[in-house]
Amino acid sequence: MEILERVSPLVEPVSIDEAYLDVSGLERLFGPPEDIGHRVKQAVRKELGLTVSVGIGPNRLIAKLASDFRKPDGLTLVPPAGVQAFLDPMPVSALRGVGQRTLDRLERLGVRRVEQLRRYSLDDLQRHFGDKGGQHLYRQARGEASDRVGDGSPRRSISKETTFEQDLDDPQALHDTLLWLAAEVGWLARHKGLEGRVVTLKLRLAGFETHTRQRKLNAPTAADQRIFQSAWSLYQESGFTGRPVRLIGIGISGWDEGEPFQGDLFSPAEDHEREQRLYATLDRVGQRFGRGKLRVGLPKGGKRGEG
DNA sequence: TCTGGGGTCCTAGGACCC
DNA sequence: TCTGGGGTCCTAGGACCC
Repeated sequence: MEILERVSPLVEPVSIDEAYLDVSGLERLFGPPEDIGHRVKQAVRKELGLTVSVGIGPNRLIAKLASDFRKPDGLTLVPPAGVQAFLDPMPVSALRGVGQRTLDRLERLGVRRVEQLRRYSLDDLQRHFGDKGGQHLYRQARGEASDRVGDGSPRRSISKETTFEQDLDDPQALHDTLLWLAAEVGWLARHKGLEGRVVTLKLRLAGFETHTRQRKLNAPTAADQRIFQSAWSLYQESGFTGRPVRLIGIGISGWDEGEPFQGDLFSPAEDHEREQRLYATLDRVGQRFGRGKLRVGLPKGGKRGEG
């Protein structure tokens, strides 16, 4: 990413090893886009010993597909006038959002290549694939997509899950697992300065049977305890207690962006601030002595926050 | 094939309100 | 008392991506 930033001020990381770059207007500095692509490849190879695939196109979709085109170590340029010719012979599975399920349904319509997809009207596609899905396919078939390279969309959720070696039905073990999952999620959220209103419990039972349960809280939180208590009650009310569990996970989401804290009527903002200070302290201790060394517990019969 | 972990987005039904 | 129609919120599940 550092190497990419030397080339363009507009870099949008997609994952640890992928990013979009806006290279428009950089000709005067570095020459045409191909030259920029080669420059990046050379720098990465020299400094890191890694190969890079580069795709250049008029928008994100075309750039991505171009980078997939010659996978290891390729560089593919698709000029605006060449978009349709590039797209038409492609299998529809190359398009974004087309997985096995959609592929099967397209197959049943006799659609295998983008060129065939393009013969369907927007109406038809929306009837088959839903409002958004249909529109997405319609636009992609024509090479239409956003050309904006932003700084990535903000994170919408934080979650942590674990798969057991063997299916687990010991309630105490599940309880303890949820306890540390809540601590992990809470810590991550606090680390990012996020507080969520929605807690999600994920369960996978035997046979890959997967369920989620979620609950909206009265007030946003990043507190281990509150996350745990929500998750635990979701589990107990899930109707799956007693069933062996393969995977269990906790997620948190639903932050209110930019709005001031809207607390629960019955636990005023001062309590929330006290709790935030408590966890800030715990996190500092945790960072110094190792996370997991110090945890918040519930005294027997006691109230939250005591003990 | 038999399945890890962390995400995003969409759909659909029901509750509730006007 | 029963009714139409529409909007929003909440929840569960699924498809998909890296």
